[in-house]
Amino acid sequence: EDKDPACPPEPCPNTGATQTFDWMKVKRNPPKTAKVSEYGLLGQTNTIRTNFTTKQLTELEKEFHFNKYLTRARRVEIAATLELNETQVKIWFQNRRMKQKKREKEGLAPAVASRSGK
Amino acid sequence: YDRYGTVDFSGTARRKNATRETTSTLKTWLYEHRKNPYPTKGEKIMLAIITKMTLTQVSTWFANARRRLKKENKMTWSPKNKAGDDRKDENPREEEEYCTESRDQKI
DNA sequence: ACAGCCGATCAATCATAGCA
DNA sequence: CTGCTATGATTGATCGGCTG
Repeated sequence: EDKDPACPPEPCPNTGATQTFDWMKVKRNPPKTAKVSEYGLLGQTNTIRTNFTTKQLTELEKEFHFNKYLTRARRVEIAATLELNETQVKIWFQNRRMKQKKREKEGLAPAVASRSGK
Repeated sequence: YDRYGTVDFSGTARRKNATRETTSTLKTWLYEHRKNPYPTKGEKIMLAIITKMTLTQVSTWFANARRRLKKENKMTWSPKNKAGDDRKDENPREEEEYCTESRDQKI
């Protein structure tokens, strides 16, 4: 395993063959943030990434500071207040937790690369 | 900063493009694993050390690279130019009849 | 059975670097 | 200096796996 001694600064493999591997075919289901618009049909209200307003984000962030995990009740409450789906609130918290974890990990040991100091 | 609250504040993470050696290392790995360009965590760490990037940056690089490749569906990135030669991919190649796999539209 | 979480990834987008 | 494109980063949402 691992054979790449020289490792020239240029892969330059080009086989010309534009092969299509299966990983390239992987398509994801489009977001289905169905919310049934009050405006009735009009095409799928959303099929796209919802954009949270600054207000919503502020509230979510505030809540997150209070507790990292939500209870069903709290989630319902927040969703109603911010006019979001429970799922959206749930997902937001999950992503937020991951974000926080990543941040901690990173901002706490980035300069490990020996000293080369500068 | 705040995801586009346009709160740009002076000097916050000056995104710097990777150096040539760095991209070269990553591109080589990507090409050698083009069949399954998903480095494991361990491999990412290894690449991160070699390229002096953070694990997150390596992950991001691969995610972006993969998507780009998929989007163009043409592995012609390496040289991409420089000397003459280049583009040449006729054949829309759309065969691949819709295989059998298909989302059963559960009636 | 089953919903919620994690970890990884996707997909669309933002913002900037960098070159013609 | 200007316009445009290549590229790094962010983030709502999906996928598969695991767990209580």
